[in-house]
Amino acid sequence: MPQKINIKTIAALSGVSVATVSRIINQNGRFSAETEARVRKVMEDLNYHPNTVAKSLRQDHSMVIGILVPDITNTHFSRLILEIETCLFRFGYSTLICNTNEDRELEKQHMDALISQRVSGILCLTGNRQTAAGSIPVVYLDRRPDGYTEAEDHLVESDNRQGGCLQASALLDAGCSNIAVLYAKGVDLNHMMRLEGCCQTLAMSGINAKALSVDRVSAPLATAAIRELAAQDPHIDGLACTNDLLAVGAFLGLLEMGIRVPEMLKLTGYDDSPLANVYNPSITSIHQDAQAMARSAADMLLRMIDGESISGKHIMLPTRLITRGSTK
Amino acid sequence: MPQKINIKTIAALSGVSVATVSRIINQNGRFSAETEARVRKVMEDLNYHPNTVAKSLRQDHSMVIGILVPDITNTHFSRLILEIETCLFRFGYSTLICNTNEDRELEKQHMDALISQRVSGILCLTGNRQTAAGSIPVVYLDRRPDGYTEAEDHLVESDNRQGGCLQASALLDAGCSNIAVLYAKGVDLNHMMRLEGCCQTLAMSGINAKALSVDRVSAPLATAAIRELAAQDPHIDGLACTNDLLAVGAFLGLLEMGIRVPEMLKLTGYDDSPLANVYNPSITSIHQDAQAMARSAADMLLRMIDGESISGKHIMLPTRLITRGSTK
DNA sequence: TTGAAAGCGCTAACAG
DNA sequence: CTGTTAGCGCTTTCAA
Repeated sequence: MPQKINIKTIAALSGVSVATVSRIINQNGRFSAETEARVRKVMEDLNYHPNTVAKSLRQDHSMVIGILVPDITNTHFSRLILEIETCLFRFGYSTLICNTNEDRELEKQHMDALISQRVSGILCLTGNRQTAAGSIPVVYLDRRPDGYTEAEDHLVESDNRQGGCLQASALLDAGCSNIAVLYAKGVDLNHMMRLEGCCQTLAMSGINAKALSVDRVSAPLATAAIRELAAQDPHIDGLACTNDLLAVGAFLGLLEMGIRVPEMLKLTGYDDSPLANVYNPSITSIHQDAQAMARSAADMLLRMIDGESISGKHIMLPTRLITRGSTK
Repeated sequence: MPQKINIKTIAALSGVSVATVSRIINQNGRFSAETEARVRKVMEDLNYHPNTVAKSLRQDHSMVIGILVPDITNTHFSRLILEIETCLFRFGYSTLICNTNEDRELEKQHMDALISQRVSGILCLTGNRQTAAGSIPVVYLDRRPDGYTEAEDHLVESDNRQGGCLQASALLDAGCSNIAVLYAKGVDLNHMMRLEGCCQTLAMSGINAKALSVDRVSAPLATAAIRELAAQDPHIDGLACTNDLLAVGAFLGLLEMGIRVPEMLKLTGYDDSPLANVYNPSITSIHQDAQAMARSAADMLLRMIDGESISGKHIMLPTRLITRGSTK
């Protein structure tokens, strides 16, 4: 197209100075209504879009926030991100997405890029601390970073231990007494917390749960694990899984072995993912309030950006039991 | 923290001019190895991160691309986005994510924001054309924009019609002769193309398929639809669904009515989503090569940004049948 | 209520 | 091989 159209063009065509145009765009300073109308008309006619990169440079803040996330393909994360993005956009912020694929090196590269772009803040869902952030506000979300301290870090998470308790209670209430817990080992701390919460609650009822682990979050692995378990202990009547995908894998294994759910064994999952609602029977699961988590995190970050001092640096949100067919 | 650290600081501390520092950062121009080493050392020590917003302003291109997407929570989209983001990051581009929630007004706002940020290019997955883009390169992906023309628009899509054919063939090969197709109406064109392809192929075998529609992509709606269908036509022995979630809903309905899959009825889905692989029987589905789609689109966009003239503005990628238990 | 002008951090002529 | 310097488009004092 022909020529650059910028604030100077607008100013010239409206017969005012660039300062006035700037004031009108940002609605600060004073200007007469008629001036404003004239300038707006010109902007409209030329389809003018103020250059935010110049603005960012001048003001030294970019109205962009970066999100570091292991894998956007995971429903739990994408729910969080959807809500964050929606929430921030209302305040004029845009969202830069960075998939780290659980790879620290890649994560470092992304972090460097975010710093170079002078993002206003960073939301980190990876569970890895990245020192380099300098003075950019960081809120950790969903996963506790390594070396976390209450005093230094800003963290929003859901109460995984309590979620585990809920699973235990659900199984107990359904009359189970011979209970196993299937969890993913070495993936992220959240699974361990769920396991812990569940086992603790069971212990309080005098039940010594069998802990059963898989190395990755994978349905086939869960199926295999459950096969083995059933072979060596056929009296299991309750199974808590630290994740819906594991629950699904377990469910298929049980089906295959003729162990009927919920008649012979009660089953619970975790995450309340779409998966849980799509079986017959549907799977009782723990719902994390992704919306509340995302909003709290976005809100906290925004306040940090505004330079407020944050009193509650650590927010831990309760989970909810969604009772479905698998524990009826 | 104390003072701003910028290219001038680095220059001063290394005893060279800003121009030299700039040259070293961008690896153009010439400079001696020892100068480079000295400057790099200083940058390292100060943990310097070049300010890309200044660079963008100066060079008038931002190394950021924007993605407009209806809903990142949808697996099909998040797969696409993961791949796009990964691919673009290798070329130094960052990815701005914009969820439009199928809302044209919101989409317009996002588009305006993207223009203001002077993104280098836009990837649009919403199926809506947004005129305002000005001279920013746009590639449409996955959904054909309204008013699409081969001559003007850049589009990467998968061959939905061919995918529909594949579904039909799978059912025919499995010996079905009384076939219905369940599709979502008024959602996006892709569902209609799948329906069309499927029906055409069936027609060529002399089979007049029953088309069955739901108003939204929803498992419960699919369940309800299938109940009705089975009531009025109990001889159906094959069912193609234009989406895995619909297939899942249908499956549950069939189960409930005692219609066994695949013994009494063969079932196919579309998308090869995680859902398809998690039932017993697992569900035969159509796989769209999200990776290839994303790469083609990213590549095309990059070439447009580089000012190349694109010969193949329209890429249509074939789909693949994934045969599973539901058609055995 | 408005304008003039400095400067945000960087790149890219141009000059040496 | 290196330095000087004019802007990129905008905001924001300071003056009028």
